[in-house]
Amino acid sequence: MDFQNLTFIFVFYTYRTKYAMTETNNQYNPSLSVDCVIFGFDSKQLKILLVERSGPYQTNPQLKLPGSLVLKNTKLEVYANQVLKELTGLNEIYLKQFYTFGNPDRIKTPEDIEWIENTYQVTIERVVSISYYSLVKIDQYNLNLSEESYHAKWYNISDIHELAFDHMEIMKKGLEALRQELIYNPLICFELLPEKFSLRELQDTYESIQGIEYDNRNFRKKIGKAKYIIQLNEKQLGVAHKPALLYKFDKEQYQTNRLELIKFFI
Amino acid sequence: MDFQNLTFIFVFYTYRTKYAMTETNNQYNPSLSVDCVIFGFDSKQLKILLVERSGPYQTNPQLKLPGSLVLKNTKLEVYANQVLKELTGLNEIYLKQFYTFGNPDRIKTPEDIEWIENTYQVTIERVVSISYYSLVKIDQYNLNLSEESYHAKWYNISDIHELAFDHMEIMKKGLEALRQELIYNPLICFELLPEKFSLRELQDTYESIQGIEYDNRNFRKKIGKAKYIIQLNEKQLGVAHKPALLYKFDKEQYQTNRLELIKFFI
DNA sequence: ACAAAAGTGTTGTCAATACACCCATGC
DNA sequence: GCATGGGTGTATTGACAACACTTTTGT
Repeated sequence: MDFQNLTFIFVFYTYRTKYAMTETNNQYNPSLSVDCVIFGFDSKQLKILLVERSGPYQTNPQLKLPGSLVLKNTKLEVYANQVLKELTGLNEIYLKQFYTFGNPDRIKTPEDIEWIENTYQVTIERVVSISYYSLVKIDQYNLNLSEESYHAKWYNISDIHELAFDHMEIMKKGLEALRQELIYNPLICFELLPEKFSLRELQDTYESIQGIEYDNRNFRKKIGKAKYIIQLNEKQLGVAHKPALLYKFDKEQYQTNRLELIKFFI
Repeated sequence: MDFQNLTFIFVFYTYRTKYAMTETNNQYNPSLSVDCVIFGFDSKQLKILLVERSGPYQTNPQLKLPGSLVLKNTKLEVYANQVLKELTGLNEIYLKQFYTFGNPDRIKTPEDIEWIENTYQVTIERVVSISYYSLVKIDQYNLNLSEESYHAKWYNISDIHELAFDHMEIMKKGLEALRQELIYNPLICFELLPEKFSLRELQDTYESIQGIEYDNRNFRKKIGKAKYIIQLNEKQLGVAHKPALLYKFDKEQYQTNRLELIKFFI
């Protein structure tokens, strides 16, 4: 392909859409976006879901957090849920607003600005990102649909060193917020685990979120005290070692014992 | 004064400014506001600083949180600091973003919409409020300047039952966030207290934020362990009872002992 | 039999709680 | 001298951290 030519097409495209925008009553608010740090856990490592930023003029396709400018007159939470629904096919996922990023220069490279303006057909000045994190059970569904349309894929947190826009900063702050919340709210572990899980998986969840290791015996002592973690009469199958007992989470117990738990896992 | 006449003037005024807005390049972003829940402590009760929403057409002057639409190309934190500077005369106040309120219908009454549009000379659709709380020492300055221009006054938290817009909700969430932070970060007490304070004042600060009472002896035992709280060779003066010893806060000690403190005051 | 992970107990230290009386000062 | 809030000690309980070996399964 002829590179001179490609450049020309690109510039033309950019100007066309900018022009179109000023004439129409665009449905996107050019100042507001919602971005989602979607955490998942595959019984080994903490992962996040990223999408590819794509377009005809892109020199470096780059990874970004799933998110979007918000439609006028749509609730932010509802919109964040839509993003999740499209990517994961799931409704009613755990969703928590953790921070809003609004520096005027957070989107500053010409490539970044053009990508947004072309994608949404708006002229932007400052885009404020209201950021949410959410928790999903990786095993519970497949990403086939969204892999086709958005190239959404899970990445190990430790492998991510660069993201488009300021999404690296957003991801880091989201992880911090998750760590903070886990201290108060053990509930969130069960959003990441399958229905039936072993205590080792639960411990791995804690460890991969907090980035530290817990003493195995002390951890189990604590779990033993939590009335909302129920032992089942089932064991792991097909493992090449002593199979672990499986447990489930009892939401009713959890609700009634909520108060005693606040100080629980520090 | 003739009420018919007043109404007419009001309507005219509203339309004029709306028209003006579409023609000019207004400096305010009509989608973004910053609101501040400014906490203060007068050695007895937790208070917040409120301003009067005023205008020529107001039937019920109402109290609101200090805040404003943000100027295009101004950092949110910088803008929140400006609001504080204008009201309190102080720079470098403790400031923390705690939540963003963005429901499309959070500003819905005609009076609310008109007040904003007239005050800032913009047409609004949805206004997202990025909300901060801040902590100031009430004794350390006077509010004379801002009392004149904004009618800013301190109100006891327990006396506030109604605020303009959705500011009651914002205030409640700000108080919750403050309570949460106090658990991790005893530092914030010292943002509310004068340089020299008694242990009773420190305990009152905790109690008025958390809304619960602490056992006086146990509280002092904890303080005794905190190396960053320094006893002075001074006593209260002019009190009609045994005068309390005064203490100060040692910021250097605090920084170095930061890690051991994370679990401190639960 | 071996590899691999599951599962189990004890001890010492320290923090959290509950609880009631004397002390120093101003008036 | 009395009213007011400041200031102190002890005993119990329970949580937390440190630490290493045996058990059960698949291959």
